Amino acid sequence: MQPSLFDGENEDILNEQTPPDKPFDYLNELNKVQRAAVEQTEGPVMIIAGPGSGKTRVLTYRIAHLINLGKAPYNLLSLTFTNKAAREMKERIEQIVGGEAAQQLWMGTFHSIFARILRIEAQHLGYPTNFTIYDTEDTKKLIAAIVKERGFNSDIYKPNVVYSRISNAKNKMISPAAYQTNLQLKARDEIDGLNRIEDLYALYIKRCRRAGAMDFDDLLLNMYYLLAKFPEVLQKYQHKFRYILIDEFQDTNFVQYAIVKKLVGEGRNICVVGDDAQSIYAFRGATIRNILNFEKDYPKLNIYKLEQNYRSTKNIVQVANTIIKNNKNQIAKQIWTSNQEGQKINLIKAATDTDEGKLVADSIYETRLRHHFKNEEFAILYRTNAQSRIIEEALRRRGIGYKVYGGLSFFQRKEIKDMMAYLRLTVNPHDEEALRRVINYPKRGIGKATIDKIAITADKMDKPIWDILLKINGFKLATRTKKSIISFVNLIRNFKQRQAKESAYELAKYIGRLTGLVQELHNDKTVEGLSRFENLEELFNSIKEFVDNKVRENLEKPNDRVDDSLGAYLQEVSLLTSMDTGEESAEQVKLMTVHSAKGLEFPCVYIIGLEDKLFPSARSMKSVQDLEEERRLFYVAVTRAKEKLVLSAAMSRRKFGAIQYSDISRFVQEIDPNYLKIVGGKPTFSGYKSDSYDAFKKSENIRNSIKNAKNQQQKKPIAPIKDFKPSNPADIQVNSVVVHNRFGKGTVLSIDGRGDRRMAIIAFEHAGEKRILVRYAKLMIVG
DNA sequence: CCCAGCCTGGTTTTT
DNA sequence: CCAGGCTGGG
Repeated sequence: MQPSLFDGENEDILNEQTPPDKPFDYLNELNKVQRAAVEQTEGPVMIIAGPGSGKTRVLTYRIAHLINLGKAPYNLLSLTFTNKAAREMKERIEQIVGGEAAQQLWMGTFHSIFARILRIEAQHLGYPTNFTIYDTEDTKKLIAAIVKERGFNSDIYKPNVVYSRISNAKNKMISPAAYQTNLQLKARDEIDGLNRIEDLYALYIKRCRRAGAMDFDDLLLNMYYLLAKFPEVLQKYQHKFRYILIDEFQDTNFVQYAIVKKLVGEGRNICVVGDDAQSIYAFRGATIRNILNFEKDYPKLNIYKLEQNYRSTKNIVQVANTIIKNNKNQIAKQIWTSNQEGQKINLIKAATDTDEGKLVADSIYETRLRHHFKNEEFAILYRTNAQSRIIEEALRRRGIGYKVYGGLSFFQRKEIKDMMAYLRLTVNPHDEEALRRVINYPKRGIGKATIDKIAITADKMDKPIWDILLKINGFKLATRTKKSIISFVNLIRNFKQRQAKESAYELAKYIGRLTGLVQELHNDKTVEGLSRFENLEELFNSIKEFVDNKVRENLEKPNDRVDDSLGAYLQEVSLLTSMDTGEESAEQVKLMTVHSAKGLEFPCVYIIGLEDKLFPSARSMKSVQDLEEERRLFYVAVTRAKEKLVLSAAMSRRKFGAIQYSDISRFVQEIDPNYLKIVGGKPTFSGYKSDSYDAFKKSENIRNSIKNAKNQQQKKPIAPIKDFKPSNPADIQVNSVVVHNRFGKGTVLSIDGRGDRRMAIIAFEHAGEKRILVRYAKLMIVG
């Protein structure tokens, strides 16, 4: 697959034998259509690329081709949707054209490339160069704060709802003023009793500006404004980006396409690659209309259709085709392959979710032995992140190594966000979400009442909170509080002064020490505290790595000024997702959502939780459009598989503590049974009880009795211990842990939950009798 | 102002 | 079931 000329131990010898001026003959690696798409470098090009059709190859070779034709790499702009896709493409291009040229390419996600440009051009828009990027959490907190300050009903104006309406408006480039006159939106808000969204929208924008902050949508919207309102800037970037490439074009939304149209300009050298059948991001504003409009906007469009699939077996390709053909709204096409027929699609129907986990783990174990696969050749895909836990347990029990991608990202952890807030504040003291987060953490006697008072003043004077803090002496507050505020302000100022002379790493270490954050976590000897401390160290390591990289780049390219400031670090890091952190794993089964599996491929794919209401999700089952998007999602999942595909469903599943019974997914039922082979479990649920189902029932009974007893006699030891066994062997490990609370010292039999507080089932003696107790507890490591 | 404990409301998918 | 918000005692 890959150009493996320089593979293996004989690298040096090969290098000597291969003259450096004889490039890798990439054109011969392509089929006819692919090659035509690569060679058509001028004018508008659209490539409709089915799954596994060599899309990435075409994109990378096209870039390599442009460079070989003498185009300067820094004149090429290549936009993707994930950092991972960008990184991988860069690596592959590097192999063909060399590192130096690859480094100069403008290649990245829409958000990161635009953030980079906006950082350079910030002053045009009245933003500071070091603007903050608000993540979703910051955004929602800000909205909640505004709703509260303005005395809106927080039961109606929920942050989630308000945010999604604002975000939708932004993605369609509807300003607050336009929002007010948009009858359709107004009508919808009216029905939901949210008729003042437009006010919140305007306020929200104002507050972001005041804080020198942009949210994810602003990175796109402001990029558009920059190009639309400043002709000289537009010209600069039109001139710079002579050739533009866009991957996953079906995922672009209205603003993104508007920006691209501006950038393309008269040169018209634009190439988009996409597949309407793989459009799975409508919920964040993506529209396949962009694909349809593209033809209208660029009449002399060259269209290439890549329909041959090189990835999967015939069976998998056929099943994929039969699934997607149920969608009415699509551009007709059929993918085909000359690959081998392969084995049938396996279908696991399990009784419960725990059974499902067990059967999947068993199947992986067996497949691995029988067909000599390695762990990393397996992927388990699911609809929601929450599904990973049960599977994890099953894999652990089977002794199969795994890695979970996605979910809560490193940078979303509390301790990391706290530290980051100090860093953000140092770079941009107007960043109010950061300020609110740490002004009283670690505790320094600036309570909620004080902050609220200052926030109201700030709002009245229409000034950033920071500016109020600077002049705190003029305000009516307790002397002690004022003192605390002044020392806080001085702390941040001190950091800011050091910014010029210290590297991001040195400064971050210094900040961690001086704020007492490191000490605070170091003092916390609980299990969670320890891992928080380790996470913080990992953050420092990542900053060090960033700085070291930049220093190296600086040495390589002494003429370019490489930005290794804290601000640059923050910008880079705030656009990372959970998919981007952590090492690539060997020997580990990969667990991720279907969404994050897009663009990837694996020899063996397990798609789990194929039940109505889960996949398709209950929310999507109401409208045809949503259901079709879910079906595309299933299509994407199925086409990740190269050799083996296993579908699985559980007839009953624990959800919010209760059991939910489901039918097997309508999507699975759409598959011709001739392609399916039912394995493991029993096809029907009635009358069938599995081991794990029994265990589950038993533990549920125990839990119920505990709950009842707890209600009757709160805070008293209850339920005799003699019959109780932890249902999960993994929990036994926590026996090395004791709990301290007001009842004394006990042994933890089982713990549940994550984060700060955990539910613990504790055994201890009371009045000479063994008892168990269910409590939230802090866990301490003994010895 | 702080903290522990209780209560309630929200759970698709992601840059 | 869980995290964050709220409350009431210190």
